[in-house]
Amino acid sequence: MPRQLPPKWIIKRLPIYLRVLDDLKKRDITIISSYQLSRETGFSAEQIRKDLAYYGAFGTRGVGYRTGYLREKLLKITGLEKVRNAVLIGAGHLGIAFARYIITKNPYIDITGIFDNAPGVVGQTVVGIRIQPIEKIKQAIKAGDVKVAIISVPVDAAQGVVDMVVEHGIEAILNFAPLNISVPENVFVHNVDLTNELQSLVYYSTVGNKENGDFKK
Amino acid sequence: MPRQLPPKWIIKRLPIYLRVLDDLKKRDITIISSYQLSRETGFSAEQIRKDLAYYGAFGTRGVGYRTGYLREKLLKITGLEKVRNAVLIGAGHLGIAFARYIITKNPYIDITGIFDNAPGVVGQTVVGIRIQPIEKIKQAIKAGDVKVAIISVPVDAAQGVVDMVVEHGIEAILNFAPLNISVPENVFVHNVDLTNELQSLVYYSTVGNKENGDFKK
DNA sequence: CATTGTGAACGGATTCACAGCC
DNA sequence: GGCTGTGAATCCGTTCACAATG
Repeated sequence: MPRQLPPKWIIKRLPIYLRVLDDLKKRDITIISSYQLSRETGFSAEQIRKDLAYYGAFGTRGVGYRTGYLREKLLKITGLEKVRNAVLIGAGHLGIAFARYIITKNPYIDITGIFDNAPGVVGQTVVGIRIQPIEKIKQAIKAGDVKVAIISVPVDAAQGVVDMVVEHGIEAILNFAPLNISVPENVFVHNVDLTNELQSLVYYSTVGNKENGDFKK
Repeated sequence: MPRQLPPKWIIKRLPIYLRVLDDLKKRDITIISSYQLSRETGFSAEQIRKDLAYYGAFGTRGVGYRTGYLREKLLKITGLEKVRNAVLIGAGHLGIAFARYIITKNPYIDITGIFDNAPGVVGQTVVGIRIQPIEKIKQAIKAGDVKVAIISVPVDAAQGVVDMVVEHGIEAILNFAPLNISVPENVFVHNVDLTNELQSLVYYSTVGNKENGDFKK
């Protein structure tokens, strides 16, 4: 169990372990060593052991980790034993594609509401979810006990939308709008800036960095 | 000028400085201090100064940074003075949305080819670009002097596609497929794992981390 | 005198090396 | 013997504090 402060970097890796374990489950593999996990994830074996050991001694010395047991532990740690609800605000191309992606590929998170204000968009249906006007968001958050919001509105609208959802009880935000949004202390924001990801790449391709520069390594 | 090894973390921030400078240019602001940049970006002023100073002394003590000059320097450092070409492989919903996003929002990168193998998809047009069969990719890379590829194909196809584009001279890859792809030493891979981003968020919302946990801070 | 540029201190994540255990 | 768990050592990015300077 986490003692005081949760170490940020581990948390970025936990869902990756979880995905590998889901895959191993399908392949009926019941035992895995940190070295094999290393190959699957690209993280070092030592790091994987440190990560897991932080939350408890889940492995067996000389043997490895039982995949089923480890998976259950990770589900509990990440808070994904129960499917979690999320709402998405901004049903542009990017927002809709993301919603579709999550709904079809992610068994742990359910997008229970999609919201937008554009008249042509409201009322349309994406993978079975009807796009609603933004005014409806308050009741959707309450009804679904939603703590997570995905923001994919244009830059100018982002801060306003964030203020609104925070007021209605959202605790964590995935933000696709390329700006530094401000939130209260207790709200967690993670920015995904797709333009930047691509521009950083150009640096590596032109400067021709000859080390292996993968951020994961 | 970079001496030996390029420090990874700076490079993730450079494009953000660039965007702010683009914005300042539109607003006809010609001088900016590290403290103002701090407000715009969310990074600390010291960190911004360190980042910029790594590449040279671009500012004026007691005054600040001339936005036009700094922007030019950053364009040169990031390799974005000239528009760079990129190809996208995998024209599913996510790939198409990303292509559209980059083409409409990003003045520095041009997506010059979109490739897929699905019969129903090939031949369609996205924002003026016709989707071509994957076999055509070799000549597209040569013709456009393309160094950057975006991979948005299903997991099972990803490694094969990566091997192919690397063989044709691609040096940097933005990978949306959720797996640890392997590449030669001199190729840079950056993984964008949208499922993980969302799952990490759930951890913060359920555990209720009360610190400010934004990765940017 | 406001602001940059930077060496030094700090902190936290990763790696090393090995003890502990099946 | 092989693999986990972990304290110690290391590495690296960030913050601090202040000297340099237009």
